[in-house]
Amino acid sequence: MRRPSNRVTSTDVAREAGVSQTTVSFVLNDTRGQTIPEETRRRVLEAAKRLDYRPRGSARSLAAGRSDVVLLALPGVPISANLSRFIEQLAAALAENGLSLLTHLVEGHGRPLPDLCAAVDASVVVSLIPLDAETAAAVQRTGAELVHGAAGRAQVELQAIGRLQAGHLIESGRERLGYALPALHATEFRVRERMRGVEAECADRGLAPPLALTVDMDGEQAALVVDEWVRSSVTGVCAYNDEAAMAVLAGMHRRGLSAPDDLAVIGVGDIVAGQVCIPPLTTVAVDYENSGRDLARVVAARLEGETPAESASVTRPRLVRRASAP
Amino acid sequence: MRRPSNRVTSTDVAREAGVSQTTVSFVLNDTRGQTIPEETRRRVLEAAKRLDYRPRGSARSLAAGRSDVVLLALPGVPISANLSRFIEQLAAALAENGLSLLTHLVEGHGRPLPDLCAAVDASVVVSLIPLDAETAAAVQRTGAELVHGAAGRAQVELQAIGRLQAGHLIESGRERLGYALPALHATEFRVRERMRGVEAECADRGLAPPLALTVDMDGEQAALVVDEWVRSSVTGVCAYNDEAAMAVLAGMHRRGLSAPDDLAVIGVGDIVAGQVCIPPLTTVAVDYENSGRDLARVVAARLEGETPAESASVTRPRLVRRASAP
DNA sequence: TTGAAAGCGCTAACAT
DNA sequence: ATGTTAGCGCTTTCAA
Repeated sequence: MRRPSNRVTSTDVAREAGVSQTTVSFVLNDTRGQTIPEETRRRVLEAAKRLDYRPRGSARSLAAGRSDVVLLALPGVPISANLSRFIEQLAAALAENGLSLLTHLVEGHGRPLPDLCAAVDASVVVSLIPLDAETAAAVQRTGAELVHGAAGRAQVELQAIGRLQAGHLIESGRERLGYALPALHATEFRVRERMRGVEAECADRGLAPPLALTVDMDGEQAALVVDEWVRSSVTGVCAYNDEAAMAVLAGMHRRGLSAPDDLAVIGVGDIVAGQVCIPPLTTVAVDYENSGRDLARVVAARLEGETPAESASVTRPRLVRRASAP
Repeated sequence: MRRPSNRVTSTDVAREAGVSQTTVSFVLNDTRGQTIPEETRRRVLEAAKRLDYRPRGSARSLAAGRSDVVLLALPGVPISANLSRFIEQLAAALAENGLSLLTHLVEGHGRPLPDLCAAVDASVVVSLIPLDAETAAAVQRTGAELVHGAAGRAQVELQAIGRLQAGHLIESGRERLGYALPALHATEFRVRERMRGVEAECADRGLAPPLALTVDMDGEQAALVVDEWVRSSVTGVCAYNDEAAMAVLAGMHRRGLSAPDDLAVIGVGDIVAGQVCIPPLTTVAVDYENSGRDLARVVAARLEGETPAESASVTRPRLVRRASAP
C-alpha cells in the first residue's frame, strides 16, 4: 500500500487511554444510545487532548456516509464587509453544530462545484448564487443537500432594492428619474433586476420609466451622461451601486451642478467611501443581520431530514439617508 | 453499518465498462507506469461519463493518504476585487494540477483551521494570514503542507507601500507630511507597518516623521484633523487606505481647501470609488498579477516534496497617479 | 459497559 | 494488460 502515516489515529488514543478504539469513537462522538461512565469518558478525552488527536474527515465520512463539511458557494465578486459578517455568523453557528464551513469563492474558476462537493464529500451545499438545473442536479447526485441562501426570493429582493431607491426619490418630489447602469457587468442578472424594481415603482406611481444610461468610472464621461439627464429633465438618479452613484456625482461636479439640488442621487451598497464623498451619498444598504444564524438553522434542519419552511430571506434592504438625496 | 448509498461508485463504472474496478482506477488516475490500451481507456471513460461518476474524495484520500484539497486561509476582512482575481488565478492553476481550492474565509469564526484541515484532509494549506506557531504546528501535524502566501516578506512589503507613498509626495516637493490613521483597527499590524514605511522614507530623506492623526469616516471630524495638519505646515498626507484618504479630501472640502494645492493626498488600495472622487485619488495599488499562478507552482512543488526557493512574493505595490497628488 | 469485526470506496502492491 | 487483494481510519452492528 503505502507508508503508514505518523499521524495520530483514534487507535493511538485508544491505546493511550487503555480502552478499545470503539470506545474512543463512542466517547468522541457522544454516540447516543451509548452510556459511558464518567471515568472512562474522562480518560479518553484526556488521552485525545494529550495527543492532540483530530479525527480524519475522510475516514469518518467514508465510514459514516456523511461528512460534517458544509460548502458555501459564493459569486466571484469582491466580498463586502457586510457579506463577510454574514459568513462569520454562518460559520460560527454551524461550528456549534459540529459542522465545518468551507467556501468556494470563485464561480467559474477552478474545479466545478459538483467536483468540489465530491472531493470533500460535502453534506450540504449552501449556494448564494443561482445554480443552473444541471449543476444543481449534479450536486445532489453527489449526495449533498442543496440549500439556496437567497433562492426564489432573490428576484423579489433585488427588485425591492430598486423600489426602495425609486420610492425615496419620488417621495421627495422627483418625477422624472434616471438610472445609472454600470459599465461592467451591465447585463448581469442583478443589474437587470434592480433596474426592474425601479421601473416597477415608477409604473406603480404612474410615472414614466427611468432613463437608463451607462456610466463609466470616469468623471468626464459621467459628465456627458449627466448632460443627457439634465436635457431630459431628469431630477433624480438611481444608480446600480455606490460606485456608479459616485461617478454621477463626479460628473455633476464637472458641470458645476450639485446634489441634491440639481439632481438627487442614490446608490446601493453603503460602501465606506460613500460616507465621505461630496456630498455624502444616500444609499440602500443590504443587511444580513441574523440571517447567518437563520441559514445555519436551515442547514441543520436539512441534515435532520426535515424540510423547514424554506429559508428566511437572507437580505433586507434599508435606506441610508445622507445629503445626496435627503 | 449503514444504508448503502445509491451514489455511483467506481465499481459501478467497472461493471458498466466490463472491466475490473482496478482498471477504472488506473484509467481515471492516469496511473503512471500503467499502460492501458486506447480501447479500454475509452470504454472506461465513456462509462464514467454516462454514469456521471465522480470519485469520492474521502475514499480516495483515505486510501492514498493524501487528498487533492488545498485550503486557502484568508483574513476575515472584506475581499477586494484585486484579491478576488488572485484567488481566481490560484484556483484555476491548481485545478490544472487536479487540485481543489477551498477557502477558509473567517479567521476566528467557525472551527479552528487545524480542525478544518483534518476535516477535509487537506494536503496543503496556503495561508495569507500570519499563523501563530502553535496553529502552524497543529496544521502540519494533520499532515498538511504549509505554504505562506506572503510570509516573511509581508513586513517588507507593507513598508514598501508606505515608502512609495512618502517618496512620491516628497519628490513632488512636500517636506512636511501627515499620516491619516484609520479610526478602526488603528493598532493592527498592517497599519503599523505601512506607517513605518512612511517614517522610514522620511528618515532616509532627512525629513521629520509624519504627523499621524486619526481620521473618522466623517467630514466634520476630518475637517478638524485637516485644520491641525494645516496648522503644522503639513503639505502632503499619506493615508492608510483610500477610504481614509477620501475622508481627508472631504475634510478639506469643508474648509474650502483642495488637493493637491493645499494638501496633496495619497491613499492605498486603488478602490473603484477613488477614480471618481473629487479630485480623483492618487493611490498605491497592490497588484497580485501572476502571483496566483506563482503560488500554485509553489504548492505543486511542495506536493512533489521539493522545497522551492520560497514563494515569490504575492504583492507588489504600484503608484497610481491621479489628481490628488500628481 | 465494552470490544471484535465488518465494511465505507478507493489506491497500490502484487499476482496473473 | 488486467485482476486480486490488502488495507487507509473510522462508524456501527452485534456479541460478550
